[in-house]
Amino acid sequence: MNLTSFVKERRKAVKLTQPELAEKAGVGLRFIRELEQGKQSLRLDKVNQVLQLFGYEVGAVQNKLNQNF
Amino acid sequence: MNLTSFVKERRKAVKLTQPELAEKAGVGLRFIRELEQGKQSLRLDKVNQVLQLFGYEVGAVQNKLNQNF
DNA sequence: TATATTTACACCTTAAAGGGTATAAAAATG
DNA sequence: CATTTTTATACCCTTTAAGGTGTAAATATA
Repeated sequence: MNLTSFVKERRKAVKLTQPELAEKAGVGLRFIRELEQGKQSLRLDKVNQVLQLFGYEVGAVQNKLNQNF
Repeated sequence: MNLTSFVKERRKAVKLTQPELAEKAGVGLRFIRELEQGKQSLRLDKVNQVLQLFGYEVGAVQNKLNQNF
């Protein structure tokens, strides 16, 4: 589950629009859109502001792909 | 397991110095230091560059604390 | 379909992240 | 202990994320 689909699905599950989620999270509307569209270079603290609404936070999760160590 | 201790522990586990990890990950030395010191406003893509070395990536993880939905 | 709502894209400005370098402090090693 | 290695802090500069606003496209609803 990547961040993009996580936020999109959770937001719809609680029936919020992007502007409503933005306001509740205390971030800009543009940020929510970029987050749901998979922009890679977002700021960690802003992402956390959104995830916290759903009882989540950013963390390290395992990755199927190549492992250098 | 937060990102801060995750990176610090993994780095030491594979016996890399901060400059070495920075170079391998393709980020600046300053970034590694701020990451290991818990700076909240780092960029997601840079964090992922580091986590990928260990076979991890940034994702949403559950949070014991308050849940608004 | 028409209409309303929601989402996406573009422009500009501001604030700050990230990098490089230099220096200092701390930790490890002999 | 003295010396080396590693980590932390500070400065300046460049790049860019984030927000606001406006407009267009897409989606939902009547």
